[in-house]
Parts: sequence; C-alpha cells; structure tokens
Amino acid sequence: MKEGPDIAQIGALIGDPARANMLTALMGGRALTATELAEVGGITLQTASTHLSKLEAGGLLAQRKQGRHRYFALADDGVGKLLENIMGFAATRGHLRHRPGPKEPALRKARICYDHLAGDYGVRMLDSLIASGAISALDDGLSLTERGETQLTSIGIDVTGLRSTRRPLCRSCLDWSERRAHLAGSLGKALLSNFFDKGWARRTENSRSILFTSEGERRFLALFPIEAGEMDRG
Amino acid sequence: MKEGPDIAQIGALIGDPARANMLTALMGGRALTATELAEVGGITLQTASTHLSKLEAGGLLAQRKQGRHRYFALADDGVGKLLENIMGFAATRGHLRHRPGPKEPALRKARICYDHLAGDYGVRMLDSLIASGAISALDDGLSLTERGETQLTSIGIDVTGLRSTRRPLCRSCLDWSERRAHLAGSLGKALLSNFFDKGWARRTENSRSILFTSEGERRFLALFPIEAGEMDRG
DNA sequence: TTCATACTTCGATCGTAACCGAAGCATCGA
DNA sequence: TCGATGCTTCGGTTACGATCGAAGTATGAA
Repeated sequence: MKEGPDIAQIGALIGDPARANMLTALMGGRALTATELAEVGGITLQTASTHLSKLEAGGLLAQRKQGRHRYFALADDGVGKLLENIMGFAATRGHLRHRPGPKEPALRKARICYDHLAGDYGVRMLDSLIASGAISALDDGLSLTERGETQLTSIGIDVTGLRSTRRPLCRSCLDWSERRAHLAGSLGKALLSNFFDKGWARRTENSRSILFTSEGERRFLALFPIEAGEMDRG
Repeated sequence: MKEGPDIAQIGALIGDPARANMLTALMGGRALTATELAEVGGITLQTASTHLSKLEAGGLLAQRKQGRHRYFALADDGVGKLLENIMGFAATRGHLRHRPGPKEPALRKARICYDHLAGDYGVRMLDSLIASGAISALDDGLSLTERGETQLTSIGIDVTGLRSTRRPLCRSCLDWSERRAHLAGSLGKALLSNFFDKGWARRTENSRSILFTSEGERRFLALFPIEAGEMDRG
C-alpha cells in the first residue's frame, strides 16, 4: 500500500486557501515579503509566517534574507510548472475561484505565468509562431525551427545563448483561460522579457495581468498575426 | 487577489492521506470498488464513501455502477497525468512515504503508471527507442519517426489505428523513481498492452508493480537494448 | 542606547472535516 | 418474499490545524 512518493503532503500544502493564494501570487515571478504575502493570503503576519515555514520545509518556497526583510519566492521553476499544471487541470474541471472581479478580462487577455506570457495573447503568439513555421508542433512538444531561430534572432532574442542553458528552449504550457497551449520554456521567458525591454508592455502591481501600451499592442499583433480561418480553433 | 483557477480545491482533495492512497491505487489503471478503496485507504467503508463522493464531485473520479458494485476509476487520463506530475515533483523534494517495504525494488524496476510502463524498464525502453532512432526527442516532447513506425508495426502495434484517436501518440512522463522520462501517450499504453498480450509480463494484485516472466524479460531486454556507454546517463 | 520595523515563536481558541456506529437504500440470489 | 451483500446517509465525537494575541528575536535607524 505504502508505495511511491507522497502526493498527500504537497496536496495538503497547496490545499489550504491562504497558502494557495500566496503561491498564486508568487506565480507572478517576483519575490515577496512575508508581510505582502500575509496580505494576499488575507491573514495576519503570524499565521502567514507559520504557513511560509511549512511551504519552505516542503520545498515549495525559497527565502532570501535582505536586511530585516525576508523575501519569499517559488523554490525553482519546477514549482511554477507544477502550479501551472494544477491550474490548468483546475480550469478544465471548473474549479474557479468565484469572485470574477473586474481584473478577470485583463487576466484572460494577457498575464504572466511564472515567467512567460499567458492568456489570449500568449496563445495567439504560439499559434502565430507555429503558423509561420517558426516553431513546429509535434505529438507532444514544440521545437524551434531554423527559420524560427533566424526570425527571433532578428527581433533581438539571443537564441544561441538560450540554447546553452540547461532549461529547455520550448515548452508548451496549458493555458487555463484559453484551454489551449501557450509557449513556456526559456524561449517563452526571453520573449516576454523582450517585450518588457522594448516598452511594449509592463507588469501590474498587484495582479498577474500584463498591460500592453497601445503602441506595444499594435506592434505585438503585427508581429504575431493570425491567419484567416484560424479564429475558430479551440 | 482572487484570480484564476482555484488550486486549493484540488490540493485539498489530494491532500488527505486516505484520498491520496485511493488515488494512488487507482493509478494502477483498473477500476476498484468502494470496498477495495476503503481497504487501501485504511478506513471504513462509510468514510471511504464520503471521500469518494467528494473526489467525484471534484471531477477526479468517475463511477460506474455494475450490479450492486460501484466501480471507481480516475475520471480521465488528465487526472492520471496530474497525479504523475505531482508524484514526480514529490519525488524530487524527497516526499516519500516512509515504509519502503519489500515491494519497493520491484516498483522501481517496473510498474504501471496509469496505463503505461514506468520504472527502470520504462525509462530503458524510451532510451532505447530514442537511441535506435524510432523516436526523436526534441526540446520538449517526443515524436515517432517513420523508422519507428515500421519497427513498432512489425512487433504488432497498430500505429495507424492509434493515430486516429484523439489522444496524443507520444508523451513523455517524468519517472519519479528514475527521475528521467519514460514513454506515455497512446503508444506507451499500446506497448504495455502488447507485453501483456504476449505474456511477457503481468500485473500484480495489490501493487502497481509489474512482474516480467523470465522469458518475457529476456525478450524485452533484447528488443530494447542499451548501447554501451549509455549506462551512466541521468 | 533606544526606538521602530520585520518577522518568529508561544499559547490558547476555535472550526472544520475526518471518522465511525447505526440505520437506510438498492441490488442480487434463492 | 426474504436474507445477504454493497454501498450511502445520518448523527455525534474527536482530532488536527488554521488562526490570532502576546511575547520574543533580529535588523536598521536615530
């Protein structure tokens, strides 16, 4: 009976609403202090502290002391990947947190998914990259083509540099709002950074949603066009 | 704050030890009755019944009435995939259920992972298929080559039939014991069925481990050889 | 030093959910 | 029709863990 890894432990860690809120907030990619996390969890600092030590002991979080602050972040992108996975699953089963506030549409349009672009725009970007032959989609997984390498290098992505890292270049990640894949992996991360660097978009303070400038949006849509007849997919 | 899918709900569902045990048992792929699941969960039938309704309401399980029995199974292979994912993660964080009984080595050697082969043998099989050029591994994902299609058809796999199903042919799945990928997807399932059909191996009653006959083991190892110098990977 | 801020630890309370005994319902075989 | 089996529902108990107030520790600023 007692076989294999214990899924109950991490299930329980993620299963508490306060902890889940904190983890979701940390999916934004930046490190947050205990006080900030207490806020997003809707609990006092003491309680948050207890939760955070549990999450750290469980290997989900890593902390970094900086002066009298303690910054918490997801332990590594394995954790991000896991949470994305669960989110994707939760979305397919209709487990939505029922407070669809005004930010919900913005979140569906474009948001950060740990370190890459997700939402309508994320899905569109991947679709377009596949349609243009920059990325080829196989049974399960994505691969950058030579043509794609040329194209992305021309817009300022250091593809050869990315290739030298351990992290996979292309990964697909199921988008919970669109229920279709968007691009993750080091390439996904680099593309989003590229948009930030160019001033096309910026993060929001208290949300995972990404705001495009009107100019940035125009350029983004021009760079990743959707072919006619492709609108009805999915 | 209240953004996106609720990971807490499924976290909580998986987070209870009794439920986690039942789900793990169902990873074996076959449907089990409420009574059997109560047994593996180490709880009474009443309690199990409550748990099972929660899991069903949460979309993790599906039940099928058959006479006065009620068979429970994972709702679909999305659930299996999710659980595998969490197991893989749990294994990397050292969350092992500490009762490494006598079955543990058998489990590491060969076990069923929802519907396909996992463990040392599962990893070996994929390695061998990649080495022989039957499957090509890309940044993230696997793809069956023409050569592979020929090879697998010759041992009795209906590849064209599998292609017609909705389910992806090749998927990689992180093996928690080996910490490397093995083959999932409809092809992974078909291969394991093939071994069963040929009498090379069989399932065990109360465990996810797979027992090879000595003849079956010999043939399996011959069919999926490991090239010299490849032993030290991983 | 002294005070303020950021956080942790302690101790106690409280709510929820896991749990089981008992009773109820459904299906099957005789 | 009757009893046996498989499972669910009900009711009450219990235990665990989330929660917070209060006190304690660490860092920085004055």
